[in-house]
Amino acid sequence: MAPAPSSRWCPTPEQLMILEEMYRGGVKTPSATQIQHITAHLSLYGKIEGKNVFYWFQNHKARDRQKLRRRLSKQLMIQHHHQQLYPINHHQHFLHHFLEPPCYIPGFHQVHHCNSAGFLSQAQLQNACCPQMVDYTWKVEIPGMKETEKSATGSYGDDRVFMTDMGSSLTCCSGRPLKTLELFPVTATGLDHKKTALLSSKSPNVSSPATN
Amino acid sequence: MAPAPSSRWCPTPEQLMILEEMYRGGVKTPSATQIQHITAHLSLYGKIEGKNVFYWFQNHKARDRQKLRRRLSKQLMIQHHHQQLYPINHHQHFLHHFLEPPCYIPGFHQVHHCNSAGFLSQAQLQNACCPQMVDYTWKVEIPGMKETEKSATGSYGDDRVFMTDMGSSLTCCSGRPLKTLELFPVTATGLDHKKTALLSSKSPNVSSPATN
DNA sequence: GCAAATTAATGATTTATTCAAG
DNA sequence: CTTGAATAAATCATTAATTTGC
Repeated sequence: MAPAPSSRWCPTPEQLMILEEMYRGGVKTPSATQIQHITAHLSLYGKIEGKNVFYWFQNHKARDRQKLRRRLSKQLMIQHHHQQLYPINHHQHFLHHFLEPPCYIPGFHQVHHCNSAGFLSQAQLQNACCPQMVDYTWKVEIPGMKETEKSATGSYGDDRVFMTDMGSSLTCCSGRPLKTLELFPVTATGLDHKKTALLSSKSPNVSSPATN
Repeated sequence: MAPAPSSRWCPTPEQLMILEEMYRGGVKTPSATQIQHITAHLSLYGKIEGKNVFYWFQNHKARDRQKLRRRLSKQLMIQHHHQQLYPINHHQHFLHHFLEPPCYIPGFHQVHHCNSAGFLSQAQLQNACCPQMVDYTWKVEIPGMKETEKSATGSYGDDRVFMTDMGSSLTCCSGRPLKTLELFPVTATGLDHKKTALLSSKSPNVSSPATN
């Protein structure tokens, strides 16, 4: 019997360290090729898949932005408070776009982005640095064409290939030359993740149509 | 010489008709398996890939929601106007979540979601009906492990598999039994799309940090 | 009529948000 | 509470309609 294989990837300290190092080094949105190499490299330290790497960077970048927004928001609050005490004409209105949505309540999924002041967040920090060239590809791959059940055979379905190619200028924000990993032979890895979100907290408004 | 191969999928009338029929029939977020079948079926009427089908449903659903929001927004405006004339106590505050962001200007990409009234959109219409079970899978697949160039060989990189499985209750909003397609043998199809968006309208705020 | 110029649709990509495991 | 995973919203970019001046 399988020892309760964790339903999601759990990065080892080494893996995490390497990922963070790369992130600090300037890799924010690795290309598919880069992801391959990173995955191959990190798999030396524990089980890992391409999607884990992809998601990790995705999330890390997003949460960086979020933290930045939050910080700026706080900062602004202070300054605002300061300004209320010492009213000078407003000079940082552009910063409003960085603000945290004031009345967003995490966990209360029907109300968000609703503030009462009149200005809000959703900044466009994207492409602030490291403009990248992207390249997407899809392919369909059927192993045996006999899947009536969805029983974890692991390699049927529509495959989506992310290929975010960075240009040749990899020395963006940080001046670091951004050392690239060497090529690694990668063998296929497949896994399924199941979600049984039929009766869980999703769709909280089944019975009462007037909930939202 | 190639007849200027369109950089993006252009659905034939038949394909469009079938897709719309399925959508009306209740298919909003087809599973990977369904996408395979749909793709195979539609490829009888013209060139098509799985990603096209996936994107089509994604976009169609999103723009449906959008249209609904817009309609409700208009409606609300009228009612609001009405209420200003005949002030009754507020009963549809929940409808605020459906409102269109009042000061969103299409084409003016730096300002959005910014209204001056105090309430806004971004409704969670998902799972309002047809609660679905999802199932994601990734896999990495390297054909020959010799890709230093990204020259359109079409099947390397990280593959992401979307497998949105509908439960057994397919008779959701519309009472229609939602006839499913038969099984088709599907062979792999791959294609590359290139984007050269390095100097185009992206990153409009490189020089002036105070733009947003 | 017709082709350059605008605008509207919509295919494709990226980012923000939410869910939920640990 | 952190964070991996999943989904939807926003955005970008290209194609089709449509308009306009000739």
